[in-house]
Amino acid sequence: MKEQTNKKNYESLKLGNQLCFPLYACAKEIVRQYRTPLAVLNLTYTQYIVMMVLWEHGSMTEGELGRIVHLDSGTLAPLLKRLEKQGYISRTRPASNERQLVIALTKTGEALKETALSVPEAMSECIDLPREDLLELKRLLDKALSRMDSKQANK
Amino acid sequence: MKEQTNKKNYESLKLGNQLCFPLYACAKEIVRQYRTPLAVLNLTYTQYIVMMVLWEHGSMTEGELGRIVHLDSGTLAPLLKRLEKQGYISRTRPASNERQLVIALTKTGEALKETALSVPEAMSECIDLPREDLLELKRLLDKALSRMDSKQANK
DNA sequence: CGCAGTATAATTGTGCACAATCTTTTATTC
DNA sequence: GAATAAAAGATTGTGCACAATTATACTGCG
Repeated sequence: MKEQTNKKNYESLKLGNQLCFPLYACAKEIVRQYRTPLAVLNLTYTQYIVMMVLWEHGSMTEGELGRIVHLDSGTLAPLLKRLEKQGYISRTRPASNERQLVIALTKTGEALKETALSVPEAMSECIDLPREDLLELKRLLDKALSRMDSKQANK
Repeated sequence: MKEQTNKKNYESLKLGNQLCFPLYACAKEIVRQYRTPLAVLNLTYTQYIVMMVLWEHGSMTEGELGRIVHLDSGTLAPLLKRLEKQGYISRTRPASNERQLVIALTKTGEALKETALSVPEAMSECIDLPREDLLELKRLLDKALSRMDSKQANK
């Protein structure tokens, strides 16, 4: 009675049954594929998404930026310093609140937006799935992400 | 005639229109959520997927392992050394081919499989989506990944 | 046999990711 | 208005990721 059946169910530990693994592997692979088109702009993928946020919304604090791109100060602080060094952004502490760090595009950074148009174009056929699958994939991922965000928010 | 219309279409550079971003953010978030259950086993997420492959398939070379988990020697070499230090795996060069590095589970590593059953259980309700969405998401990601693999293979 | 070429990992260098901690500034409360 | 608390970033430490290079072992061919 005490003895358990030896035939345990290890199915849940098989790689093929994981949802997370293809998610993780796909994300890595696509980020890797961004490298070539982004090399032209001298940006990494993470730097690119930061630039995209600034192109779309203009200047904001590091904290606001971090909330949008899901990165904390430990990642953003050095990354933003590198972008500043490249001349794409400025980092300034407003007199109104010297704790904050306001990130703004420089002229060069703003101008880079033009060149950046080549990136989504080059990447457009990167994921080799029919258009309807791509849309469905995006829908599900956005949904999952927004639920995680709201879970994050009320803790 | 030479002058182009100033109203450029920057839609493709908005974060909300990217497929890659939610993929990237979701993957990070889920890997982050693995931390707590994996802390019990003293494993990182990447170490965990390596262990899963070994639990399922037994020993293999570093190269074979890398092909399965999509990681190269630059990542695996130090990771495997850490797993060896923890006593979960052994790293040996077979006499038949001393270039290769055969990775095998130790008794401790094999036994860890039992404890590891708690991980998928703890994670099961991590992505807050209805079951059918999860299945669809997995299907699409597996599809995308396998196409990338085959593209990789014939180059 | 000798050596050219290939296979297999290890190493190096740069950057991301994040938990934990520390620092400085602002806000609150008595 | 001084003590305390909270906010906003910076720093530190560990580990992953990957391109590029290097080191060593094997393989095949003359």
